[in-house]
This record gives sequence, structure tokens and C-alpha cells, in this order.
Amino acid sequence: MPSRATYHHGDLHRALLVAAEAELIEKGIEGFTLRGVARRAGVSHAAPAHHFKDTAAMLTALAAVAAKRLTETTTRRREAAPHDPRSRFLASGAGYIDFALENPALFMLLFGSGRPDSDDPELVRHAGAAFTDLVDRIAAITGKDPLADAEGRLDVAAAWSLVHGVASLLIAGRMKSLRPTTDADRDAWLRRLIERILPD
Amino acid sequence: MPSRATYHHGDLHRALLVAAEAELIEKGIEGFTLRGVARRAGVSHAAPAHHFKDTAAMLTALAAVAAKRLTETTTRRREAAPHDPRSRFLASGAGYIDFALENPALFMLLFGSGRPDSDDPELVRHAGAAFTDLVDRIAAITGKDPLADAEGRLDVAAAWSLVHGVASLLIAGRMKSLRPTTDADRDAWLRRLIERILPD
DNA sequence: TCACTAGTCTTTACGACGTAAACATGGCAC
DNA sequence: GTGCCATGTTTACGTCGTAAAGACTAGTGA
Repeated sequence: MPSRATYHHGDLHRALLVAAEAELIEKGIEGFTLRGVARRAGVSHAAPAHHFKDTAAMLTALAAVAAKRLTETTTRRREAAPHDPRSRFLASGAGYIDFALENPALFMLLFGSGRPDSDDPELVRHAGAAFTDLVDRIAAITGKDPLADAEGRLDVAAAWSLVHGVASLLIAGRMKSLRPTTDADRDAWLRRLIERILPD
Repeated sequence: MPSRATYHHGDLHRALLVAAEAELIEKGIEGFTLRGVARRAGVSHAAPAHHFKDTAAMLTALAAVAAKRLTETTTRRREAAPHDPRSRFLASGAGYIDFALENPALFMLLFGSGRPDSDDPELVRHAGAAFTDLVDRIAAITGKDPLADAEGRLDVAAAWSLVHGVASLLIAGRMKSLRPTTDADRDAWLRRLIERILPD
């Protein structure tokens, strides 16, 4: 069925991840299908088994990619921002939300579905980096380690919750009546929103 | 295959919803199966078709139940709270989070999956009631209609986002290192968290 | 009272899916 | 060169969602 110049693909592992992302974006997490991914990559439906134990493993690998990309997005935004701690915090938070809006399927895969194995080392590593980034932003503002006491942990929980909540509700389309109508106003709106949770 | 006193079930529509909730809780949104629901209700796998057009319709009906129960929970908590606006807001928010913690599968079905039809009138009605409750809590604090101006809508967006974010992240198990270890401290912790987003 | 109709449930059937096992191919280490 | 084994294919099996056709019965209208 699959027609290809060579019997062996060459880089099927990577190709499958690319195909998997396309499949996820197009079909959503519900319609995601291993056989569909294989078709997209031009191989037989059983070929992925040699690279991913099962569907969950493939989704786990994809979630790790998502976590990595999320961290890259917040980092890039932060580095482009003014260097004062508050601006950097706002930029990082806006980056989190932008990632969600630009990659809703990946974001939902990462946070909203129980499908990826959340103990996977690669996933833990990249998700941990995103968390560390958040903690660092807050540390820069308060001047102490937020994880050291209950108040600091509350700072972290509140900031993450707000940003994550905005992202989730925007993606789910539940904030249509609250957010600004034009995309141009979105960024300013997001910043004003995030400002409300800034620690002193 | 199914053995029952009478050929006709009598109240299969309701029984299917009960079975569907059990199926959702036990198998999760991923493992949710129409045939599994039918087995649970003791009918043939095709019987549900006479009561729900397809799987999505069944999940939509279940989501409407979830939305209704969410509103009931926040209402109950609010009514049990002291009558000052801030206490009532805190109680309502804590109710939202409690609902999520007590019904994680229903909460994720309602907000985190694209499976229910979000245009379903019954679902819109109950979800709208929950939203109205939130707006009313904020109106009671600020003394004006929050939806009337941009600042008020920002109040609503921020409050909803924080509460929704906490609920989502707690359910996903991503706040283990931030939340208090004992359940006894949880309520106080939640209140301190929600306080941070209270409008003036 | 008694057919008949419409609604409810079952049976059967079909294509798609995930997974496993047996088989084919060819890259690469020796 | 040769043989191993990772990589890909084929075949097979059980489960799923959905549709169509048949069995049963409650309720309606004559």
C-alpha cells in the first residue's frame, strides 16, 4: 500500500512525530488515530509500533515536544521584553497564553487530557523547565525563593492558575463575551489581566 | 444477551445517563464507550441509539448534567456563607473548585474536551447559569454591572480564570508541590488564593 | 375489544481502529 | 561477504460506532 523509493524510511521516528502533530491539529485529540498517523507518513499501519510502543507512547512523545515548545515560547518572549522583573513576568505569561492560542491542540494534549504518561522523563524534564521559568520570574520580583515558604508558593500557584485559566478558557471559546473583539487589543488585554496577579 | 423482567426497560434514558456517568468516572473520557454504557445499563449495544443520536449527544447530555451540578454546588456554598459580598464570592469560587475536585471527570468533560456540543441549548442554559452566578458575585462587590464596561469584564475574566486555572491544575495533579499537604488546610488555602483576585 | 401504529429493544452487519504475530527487506558490524 | 537484527509489511483478532432490519409491546382509535 505505501509507495516509497526505499523499503526503509530512513527517519520514520521524526516523520511520525511530524505526522502525529498534523493529525492532532486536524482531527483533534478525539479523532487522533495511530493508523491515520501512519497513512500520513506513508507507511503501513503497523510500522509505528517499532518506534512507539502504543498510541499513548506516541502522544507522550508529542506532549514532550509541546512542553519544549511552550518553554521556548515563554523564554523567547521574556528575552525580547524590557529587563525589569515585572515586564519580564508579563511577557513570559503572555507567551504562555500565546502558545496556547497558537497550538490549542498541543496545549490541550499537554494539560487537558490524561492521555500522555505524565511520568515520562522527557515530558517531566520539559514541563519542569516551564515551571522553573515561572518560579524564576516570581523570584526576580519578590527577591526571594518563592518555593521556600507558603506565601511564596501561593504567589506561584496564583500566577500559574490565572495564566493557565485564561489560556484554557480562551481556547475553549468560553471568553468570547469578555475579551476584546480585535486581535490588536489582545496583547494589552492579556497584560492587564496578568498584572492583577503580580506579587508585590 | 441482556436479561430483564420486561422487554421494555421503562426508564432507559435516565438509566443511560447514570450508567454514562459511571462509565466516564471509571474509564475516563478516553476510555468512554457507548457499548460500555449499554452493558452497564443491561441493554443491547444498539439500544442507546433510540435515546441519544450518537456518542457525542450522550456526552452532551452528560455535560449538561455536569453544568447543572456545578451551578448547584456554587449556589449551595454561597448560601451557606456569611452574607457579605466578599465571603459569598469566596464561597462560590471555592465551590467551583470543590466541584472540580469531587467530579474531575465531569469537569474535564465540561471544559477540557471538545466532545460535547457546546451549542446544545440545555448545556448553554446550565453553563450560562454558572456564568451569571459569577457575574452576580462580582456585581455585589463592585456595586455595578461588571459586563457594562471593559474594566468590569476584566474583573470577571480574571476571577473566572484564576478559579478555573486552580481547578484545572489541581485536577491534572500539577500543583502537588504548591498546595498544602493536608486536606484540612485546603479550604483556607483556596480562600487565600481566590482573595488575590478579588476586585476592590 | 381488537387491530394497528409507533416507539422501544435486539440482532445482524460493516468498516475502522489498536495491537500482536508472522513474515520480508536490507543496513551494517564483523 | 555473510549473517544478524532493526525496520517495515501483511495478516489476524477483538472491540468500537453506527446503520438497517427484525422482535416485541404500550397505547390509540375504531
